[in-house]
Amino acid sequence: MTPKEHFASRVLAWFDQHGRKHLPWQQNKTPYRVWISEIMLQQTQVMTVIPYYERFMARFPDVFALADAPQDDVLAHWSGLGYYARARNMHKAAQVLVNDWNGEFPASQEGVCELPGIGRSTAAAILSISRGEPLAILDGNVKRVLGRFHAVPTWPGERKTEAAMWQLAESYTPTDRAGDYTQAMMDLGATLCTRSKPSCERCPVQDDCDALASGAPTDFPKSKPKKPAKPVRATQMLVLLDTHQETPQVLLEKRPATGIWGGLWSLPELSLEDDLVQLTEQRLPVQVQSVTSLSSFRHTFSHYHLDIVPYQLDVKATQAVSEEQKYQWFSLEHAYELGLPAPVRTILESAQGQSGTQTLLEL
DNA sequence: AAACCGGGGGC
DNA sequence: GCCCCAGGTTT
Repeated sequence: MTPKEHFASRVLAWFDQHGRKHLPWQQNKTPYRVWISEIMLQQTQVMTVIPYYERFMARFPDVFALADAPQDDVLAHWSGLGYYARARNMHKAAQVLVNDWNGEFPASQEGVCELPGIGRSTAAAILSISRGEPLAILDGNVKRVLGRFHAVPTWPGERKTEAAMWQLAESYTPTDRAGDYTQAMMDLGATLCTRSKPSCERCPVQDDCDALASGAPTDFPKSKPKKPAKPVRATQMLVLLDTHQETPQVLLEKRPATGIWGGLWSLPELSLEDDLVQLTEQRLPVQVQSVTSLSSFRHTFSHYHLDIVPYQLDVKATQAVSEEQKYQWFSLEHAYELGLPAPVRTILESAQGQSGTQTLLEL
């Protein structure tokens, strides 16, 4: 037996003895049923998925039922699983399958990969499990199992590493029982070769696992290199509310086209050490009448944390805003229809309710 | 607080 | 074509 056959046969023997074989999607393994299960399992653990899967299959028993359904109905059956873009992609894919493929999954992996929400690994899972095609998958479980078995010394998120792991995954995928092998690898990763506390003593390939031999199996796969800790910045954000109009108006500031929140309408800001009332009246055409503190919170960007200290200032506008229109008054209703940074939206909502706030001074 | 995770999509 | 992010949950 070649080393490749040796690996697969041990994994398959383990699966025959210990693997899960009675999950709902392991009965009547049509491409459709396998597909739905794979998408659900990408985001959620087996035990949580089961009731969702049962309800989904009862309502959308085949690709035609799914394609015909209103999107709202599909999303309602997804409700609670999160990641709604995946449900929308799935719905779209069902319509492509019905319209372009007569309701059948394409025969080739490339064809299946064309469908929205299905990439190389998911396509391989569908075709191997439902049709026995000898295609390799590379999901998180397989990355962990193979990354440990070969003590892969680099992070799988690197292109080169991922390419190498695809090679490994292909090299071990057997031509016989490819579907069982796919399920076996996922099961092995989910139940024995877990991220923390793997049960190496029960593993069918422990004898030549390089990570186990190293004495520190959980050192593999190598984790994502830690980026330097995110710096923390802080800002005051001002909700300037002119209540002397028919409807209350809020002053927004157009952000520069490039950079953070490029081109979006945001709130005027001050540095933490700036004097709130003094600098507001100095820089903006308003007379401040009262100040209310809103709840502070942290917003995190990819590169830094921003601690936001928001205030609501009830003001009287003293003159029209400048012609460059960097600043503009909007009714709250109109403001919500603009492109607003998420934290700004949050602040405007809290300003409306003023829950958990405290009026600091009246002028 | 950070890792996770396959695919989408931005650059 | 390469890199990074979205989106909730787990560790």
